Amino acid sequence: MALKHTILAFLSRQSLSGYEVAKEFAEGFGSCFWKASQQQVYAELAKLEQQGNVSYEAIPQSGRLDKKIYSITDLGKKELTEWLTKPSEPTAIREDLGVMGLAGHLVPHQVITREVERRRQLHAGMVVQVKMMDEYFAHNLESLELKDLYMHLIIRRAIRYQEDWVGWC
Amino acid sequence: MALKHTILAFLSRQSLSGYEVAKEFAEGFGSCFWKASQQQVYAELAKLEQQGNVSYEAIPQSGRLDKKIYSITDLGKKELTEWLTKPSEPTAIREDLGVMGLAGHLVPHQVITREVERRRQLHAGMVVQVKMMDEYFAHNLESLELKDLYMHLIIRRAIRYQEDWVGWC
DNA sequence: TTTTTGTATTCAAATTTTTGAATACAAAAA
DNA sequence: TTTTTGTATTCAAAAATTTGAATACAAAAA
Repeated sequence: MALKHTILAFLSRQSLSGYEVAKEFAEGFGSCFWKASQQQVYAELAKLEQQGNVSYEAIPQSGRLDKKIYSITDLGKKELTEWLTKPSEPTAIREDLGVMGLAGHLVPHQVITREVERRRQLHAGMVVQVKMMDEYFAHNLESLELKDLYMHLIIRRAIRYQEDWVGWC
Repeated sequence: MALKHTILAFLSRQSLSGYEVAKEFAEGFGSCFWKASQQQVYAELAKLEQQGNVSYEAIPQSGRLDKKIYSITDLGKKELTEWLTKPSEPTAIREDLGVMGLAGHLVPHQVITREVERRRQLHAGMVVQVKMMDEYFAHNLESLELKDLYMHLIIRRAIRYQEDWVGWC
């Protein structure tokens, strides 16, 4: 499972609080290639901390619980790079719409075409959204530092993915 | 979760034993849009039977446990069609290779390019495989019955998906 | 003839993910 | 000024998925 490694990968780019990591998953890049709930993030960060893969600096907040800024440790980097050198397996697609097609013959075809049209619009919206994420990178291609060049390449993957949905729909 | 509905969808096309359903997931169409282990399949079939969504005919096997041929019931069809009319949500992509890109800056770029090349070959192979699944449907487009036309359309989705991977790689 | 592969089902445990919630304060909007 | 939204963390339970295994026979391959 890559939740652990996704979080480590985020932290390899910059130090973040649990809340910020969760936000990455909800809105930022995370939403393109991995998904996790806030609770999962906090639990995983606690585990990573116990394992010594990350460390945190507690920042006192007036009254409430401390805010914790997590950073990746050398051990964490080692764990991450070891994972990076292992071959990846294509993830199984789990897509309701595909399954619906399999049973499409049971309902009037309008049910399916309406749903496909709805999905087309949805993915078209996502294309716009992901392209916005890419805007900075695409406009500064020449001057990007390495980690942002990689970011650009994977955001392009996400763009293609959404565009391909639109195309098929 | 659509495991339940994926199994019902398989059975809406034809009656199958648990073993055959599991095989669908492992090799057949199932592998394109959903994934489940044998244990999951048997457990889910038992649950569906309890709920009255499927029924089975036990076929005695010499010596060993009965083989059970499952069929979808009217209740199961109703459950399935109700699900079909509900809007689907795009599934979150969970893709290791995307995550790897995020941390690519930590390793020599050859590590990443080698992996991407490996994946390209892998997906190219999958394109061939899925196209083979589509062969019958694509060659008999004019004379397909409705359920096979739907099958063709979703297999085409799977082909595009794999081709898009190749393209990006 | 022995071994491997394929058919066929079931049990159990561990891990992961989802769902629902509680707490607490600051800042912005109504 | 009250309500909503955003920041920030934690707990608990339910559901789903993965992992590892046992059982049993037929057919094909070595």
